[in-house]
Amino acid sequence: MNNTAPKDYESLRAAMSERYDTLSKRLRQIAKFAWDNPTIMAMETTSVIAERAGVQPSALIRFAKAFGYSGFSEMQRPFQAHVASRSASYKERFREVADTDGAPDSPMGLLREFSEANQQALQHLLEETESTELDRAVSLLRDAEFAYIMGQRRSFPVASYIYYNLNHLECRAQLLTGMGGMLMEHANSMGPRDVLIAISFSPYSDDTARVVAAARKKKVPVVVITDSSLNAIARQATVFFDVHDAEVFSFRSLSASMCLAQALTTALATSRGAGKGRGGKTARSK
Amino acid sequence: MNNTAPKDYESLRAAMSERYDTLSKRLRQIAKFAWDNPTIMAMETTSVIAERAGVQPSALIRFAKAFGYSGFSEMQRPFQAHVASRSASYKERFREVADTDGAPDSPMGLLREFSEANQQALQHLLEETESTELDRAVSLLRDAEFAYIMGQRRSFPVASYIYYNLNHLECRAQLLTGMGGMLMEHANSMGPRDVLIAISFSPYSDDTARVVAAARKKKVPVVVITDSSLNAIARQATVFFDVHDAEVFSFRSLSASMCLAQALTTALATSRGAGKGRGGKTARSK
DNA sequence: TCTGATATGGAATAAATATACCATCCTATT
DNA sequence: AATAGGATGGTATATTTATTCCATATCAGA
Repeated sequence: MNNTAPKDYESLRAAMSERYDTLSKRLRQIAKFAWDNPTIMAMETTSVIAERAGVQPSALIRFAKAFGYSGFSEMQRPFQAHVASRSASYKERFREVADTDGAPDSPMGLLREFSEANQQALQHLLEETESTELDRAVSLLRDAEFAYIMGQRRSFPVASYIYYNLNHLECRAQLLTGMGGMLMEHANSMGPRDVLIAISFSPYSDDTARVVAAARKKKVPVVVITDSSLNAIARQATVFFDVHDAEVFSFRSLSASMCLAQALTTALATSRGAGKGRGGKTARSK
Repeated sequence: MNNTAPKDYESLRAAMSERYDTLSKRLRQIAKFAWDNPTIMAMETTSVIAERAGVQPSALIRFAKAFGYSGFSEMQRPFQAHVASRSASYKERFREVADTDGAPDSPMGLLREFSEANQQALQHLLEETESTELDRAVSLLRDAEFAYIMGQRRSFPVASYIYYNLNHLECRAQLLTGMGGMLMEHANSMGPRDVLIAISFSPYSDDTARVVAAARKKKVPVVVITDSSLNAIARQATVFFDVHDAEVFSFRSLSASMCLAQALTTALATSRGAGKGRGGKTARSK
């Protein structure tokens, strides 16, 4: 047995999600329960947890060993540490960080600014995103034969991330980069059974606008991720997301956009998985 | 013995405070400890608590009985409930949102998972990043004549984001894409007055490893952003950042990495601004 | 200083909890 | 359909944990 047991809760969570696909039915059931109920995992005994999760106590031991722990008790420690830290007052946590860093202008100070601003942006994203829009976007993507992705300048990292994810989902996808001056030629190969994902933030790229217009002309559905509902691109969208990324000293972040991109692609994965009868939270690895 | 055992944590706390004066020396010692360490009281076993509090395990049982409980375990329950609720209260905001939308498997449910996980990852980033490493990275970047950026696959969005930011800071920067098969030719143009920023996450790209090796050979300082301190690339780094991005069911996010990238480039901007006498929080727009 | 009463430490015991084991049941492959 | 390999449930066992008990220490009052 390798000594690869995750030492802290975050690692354990990562390990659970990474290995989720390869786990057996019962072990998966436990992973799901542990994922949703860290507090119960931290506090209760094997028999209580087993009953709540609808499994045998021995399955919990098997689960712990599958993740490299010597037994259940050892696996329980990360959960306890996590719950304990969650329970610690905000003040305490703030102090931990505040101790080690300096002025607001220092690199560490900036990191804190960004970390906090991005956390807020992520929370806003969650609160302001319409569930129906997400559903519509996912079904558009699922039904599409080919996905085109367009994003320039600051939107390019988001576009390339979506491109990466879709390719790992075995979705046929193409990134419209404009490389070699073939942008519109590429764009014109879109058809009504395809879909275009366009990401555009201020200052809006003319190229992106042109590609979206071309898509509309050819009856290609367009999923738009942008930062304002008023710009020309947003008005042409089939589905559109109004994302407000954090901004610190004129530097705009991409955390919220990236998070949305991640949620969209993962939802597509589960949706397709379910459609294929693979069910549940199954998601392709890597 | 009256059945006056406090049922919830608040009542127990009130009882402890009220009876504090009348308790014996050892029991007082326990009350003090329990007052200060509800988390330990909730999670640990009698022997651990006893050791930490500097008393005998049996004294804990006596303490519990003094407050009307049938034994230690019964007294422990209010502590556990309290810690659990404290831990849950942080998540309460998400539950509010959860009311209005569907199952954990739904697109909205996934967005919530990711938003939450990414917020945690950002907090983690803030707590784990060494201020000195940030400072060193910033000064390397500031002193460099030319910045090369390398990131493949999942790291590519991060690399392109850094590339975008550096260009907007009027830093001479080049993205090593490997396009046209000229990767090593490009890499070999690096010199000791330049700097290489390499981003690499599991599964690690061979190309990135080769570029880093080439940089070391040519005495080029290397700033590495990776997800493990154990891989070959990290070991060759001049400065390295160990970033743990959120991962939900096999889908790794980039929020933390992007945030670090943002902090690095912004810190560079303010640093150069200050150096040029532009002072303070000034940062270039766009 | 003596005496009775209470508090305390530590070992012994009881209870519970975690873990190992094995027979049986799936599931995939031929 | 047969079979092998792994997964699962239930129980037996080992280990840990909570609790009791009692000898000794401490303390207050005479």
